Amino acid sequence: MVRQPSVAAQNRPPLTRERIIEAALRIVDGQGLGRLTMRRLGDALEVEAMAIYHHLPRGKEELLDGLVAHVAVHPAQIGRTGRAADWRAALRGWAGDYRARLLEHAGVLPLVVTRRNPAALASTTASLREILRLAGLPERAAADGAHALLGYVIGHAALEVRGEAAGEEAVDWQARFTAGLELVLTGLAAQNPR
Amino acid sequence: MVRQPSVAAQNRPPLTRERIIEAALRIVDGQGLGRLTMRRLGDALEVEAMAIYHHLPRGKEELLDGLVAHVAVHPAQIGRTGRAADWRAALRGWAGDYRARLLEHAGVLPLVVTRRNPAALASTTASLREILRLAGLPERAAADGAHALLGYVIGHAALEVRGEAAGEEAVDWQARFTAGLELVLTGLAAQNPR
DNA sequence: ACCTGAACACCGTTCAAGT
DNA sequence: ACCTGAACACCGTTCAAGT
Repeated sequence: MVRQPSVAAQNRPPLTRERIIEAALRIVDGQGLGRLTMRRLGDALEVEAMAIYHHLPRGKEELLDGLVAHVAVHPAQIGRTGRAADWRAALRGWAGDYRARLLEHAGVLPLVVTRRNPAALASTTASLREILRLAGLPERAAADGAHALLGYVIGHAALEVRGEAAGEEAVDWQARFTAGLELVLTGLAAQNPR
Repeated sequence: MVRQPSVAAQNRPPLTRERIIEAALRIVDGQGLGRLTMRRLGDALEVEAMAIYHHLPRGKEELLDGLVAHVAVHPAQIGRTGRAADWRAALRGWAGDYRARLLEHAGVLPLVVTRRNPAALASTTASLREILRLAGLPERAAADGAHALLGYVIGHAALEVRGEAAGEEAVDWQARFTAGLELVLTGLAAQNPR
């Protein structure tokens, strides 16, 4: 497959950090994380692999960090209703969206779980904590609860992707996810003084 | 570093599947998953990398499956007390052990989350379901609850490894883990007819 | 500034060969 | 049966060179 460098270079959009990360996500979603290589990514962008390093100086590490940020940064909408009393509805909405996002990009789940990109989940966690605080939970309980929620959603998504069902027949994962979420919400409500 | 093949071959223990996986786990725990290569693993076992394939015909895939099984297979002790009423204590004990195991071998967490080795978590999930069933929960609630527990523990362990704390000062992860677990247990108790 | 081409030090895996 | 050595088709990344 031969490309004419000078001519083709005019016809394609300029290489940007964003275009690179989107193309990488497309490869991961379609072929799996194991097939994401700098050379293949270059092919997808109609560019030599080495051109990528000009936009992501830290190379593949920075690329993977970008994928995690693109998928895992998704704060809960605090003021969607404006009423703190709707905290359960807000959390249900966020959890459903977050789960869908993780399942849609299941290939990056192992990266979300790894140490990379420590700041990626921070904004999400902070938004959950704030919702619980506004709902009336003490500071400490709100912080603990935010992690319980995020941990549950990520962990359950991981089990879903694996199709881990311990010899059960057909499993309604959506219903199972919701049932587990309600367990956590029930526990949180029991801590709520209001 | 030169070895005398015939002599050294006599002095070292025979290569077995188990010895290979234990050596691999040592590398992952000490240096990280990224540094686990067949060649380095061979070095650690004082053997050429290619010798490993004789014991693990599916190669590195089989090696990683073995690591997951070694870490993630840890069923809850159902009959530790013999009394179903102690279901909460049994689950607390299991969760604490499982968390410790995952944190001890944090390098394999991304593998646990990946699709590999679908049977690895089955026995663990089944034991949790059985405890909840014996505690008096309906079949469906027991199955959902087992996944909620496993999902929470795995997800929270992943957050702990990342040290994900959204700009908080010092975090007592052990206490936070326990607090989140109690949320789930409270939710489960609310479903219990007894 | 942005991209290329060649090169380097690694990978996992095969395969024929040794004992 | 168990292990080795050489070889193959890949990797990520560097670096000097082009435009």
